[in-house]
Amino acid sequence: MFTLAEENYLKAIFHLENDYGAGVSTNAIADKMDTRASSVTDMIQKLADKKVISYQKYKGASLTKKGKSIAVNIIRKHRLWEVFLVEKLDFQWDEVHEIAEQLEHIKSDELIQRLDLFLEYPDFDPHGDPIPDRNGYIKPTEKKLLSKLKKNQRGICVGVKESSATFLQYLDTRKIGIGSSITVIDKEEFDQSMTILVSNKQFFITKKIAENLYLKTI
Amino acid sequence: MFTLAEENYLKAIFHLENDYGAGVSTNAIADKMDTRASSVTDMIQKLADKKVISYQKYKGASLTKKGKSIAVNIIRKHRLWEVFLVEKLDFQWDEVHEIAEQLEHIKSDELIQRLDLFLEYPDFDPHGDPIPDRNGYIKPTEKKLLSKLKKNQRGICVGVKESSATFLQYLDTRKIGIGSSITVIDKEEFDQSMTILVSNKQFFITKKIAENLYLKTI
DNA sequence: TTTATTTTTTAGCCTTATCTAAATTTAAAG
DNA sequence: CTTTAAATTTAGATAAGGCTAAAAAATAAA
Repeated sequence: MFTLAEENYLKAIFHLENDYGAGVSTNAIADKMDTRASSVTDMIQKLADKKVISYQKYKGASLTKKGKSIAVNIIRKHRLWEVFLVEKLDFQWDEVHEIAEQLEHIKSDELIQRLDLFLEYPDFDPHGDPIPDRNGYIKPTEKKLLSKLKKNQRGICVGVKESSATFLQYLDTRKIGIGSSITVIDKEEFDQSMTILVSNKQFFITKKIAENLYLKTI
Repeated sequence: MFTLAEENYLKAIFHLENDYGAGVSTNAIADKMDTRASSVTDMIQKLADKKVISYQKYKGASLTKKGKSIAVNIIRKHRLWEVFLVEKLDFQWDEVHEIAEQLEHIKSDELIQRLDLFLEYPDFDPHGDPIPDRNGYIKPTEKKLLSKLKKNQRGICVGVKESSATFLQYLDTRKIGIGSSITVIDKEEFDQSMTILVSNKQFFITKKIAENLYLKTI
């Protein structure tokens, strides 16, 4: 059995490996978890002892098969609870992350199986992230960052990369959400800012925004 | 903010005060929490510092107003989650306690308010225990232990005192549940055992069973 | 290829929540 | 009213998870 802290480390390492490739640095973990490098060193040694990561001093950490399976299960729980909060309890998509961070650590396989059934086996969470199935399988989805699109290209928003409340609220005020059709009207070479069209309105967005919106191009 | 351990102590003290009157002993707490008296002494000193219990050395502990309010809120959460598990996720009444023990510590007032609404403001949990309202008010219910009834008296089962899986499964096999009509056919002076009638079947039950079933007499 | 800088690890300390063993206080019994 | 027993508290340890400061290793720069 794994502690809360251990579970959170595994989750962080999983996300970091996903985003930046295998072998994550001590500092990257410390950064993500808002803790100190020395604390990370301690914990990854413990996790290596438990065979959930492979780790050599000074060489960074990688999840083992077992570690990845634990991490994916936590992510599955997190995303299922988010669906529950939005679909059943009528929370907004920017309000659910913190609560799901707590709920994801509840230990009961039966609970999650029944919750999954109750929610009718959803494929995506409210932010467009795929929900791993019971075996940890994550259906691959072809999605592209808005920032990769060129002038005049078009797509449907299928997810957000960052899901902080501030970013999601920014999107809300512009009526951008999962399912929105987005067209790149213009793109500035200099700073990668864009003018986009969303439901007949034009918006100016910075590079940072474009790098946090996932589209499915049409 | 209170830690998991602190919350569990407050809950235990609340239940003990409820069952045996104000001022609970160190040993009683240790017993209930399956820990050592010395650990209890440490913790109740911490809780006293935080003004959630009043405590004098060697004299036992009592919840303050603040401590009681925290305890009742945890119990409210526990019972609401139990209703959710049984009503929405189709768990059996003997399967929900352990999961609710975890869920009761999730911190979000908004969550509980919305859960309460989603469940349509239930008054009782699956074991017949009353659910405190948002202000901590517990509706007083007139219920009586089956063991207090005399020969030929009758009542409707409205709750169970103990809610361990083994006891609940014992009741299940005899088709005794919330709502069951129970009549005392005979009562043995010597050992307080009883013969009872439940849906046209007679059962022999020990004192211990009778002391864990709450009835509303008619 | 040395030197400087950054990254990572080690060493030592703190807090929370436990424990055992010993000491102390209260309650019970003779 | 002592003595014994039971209950409670104190003292000292331990394990988890975190921190700071210093040491060591790896990387980058000169």
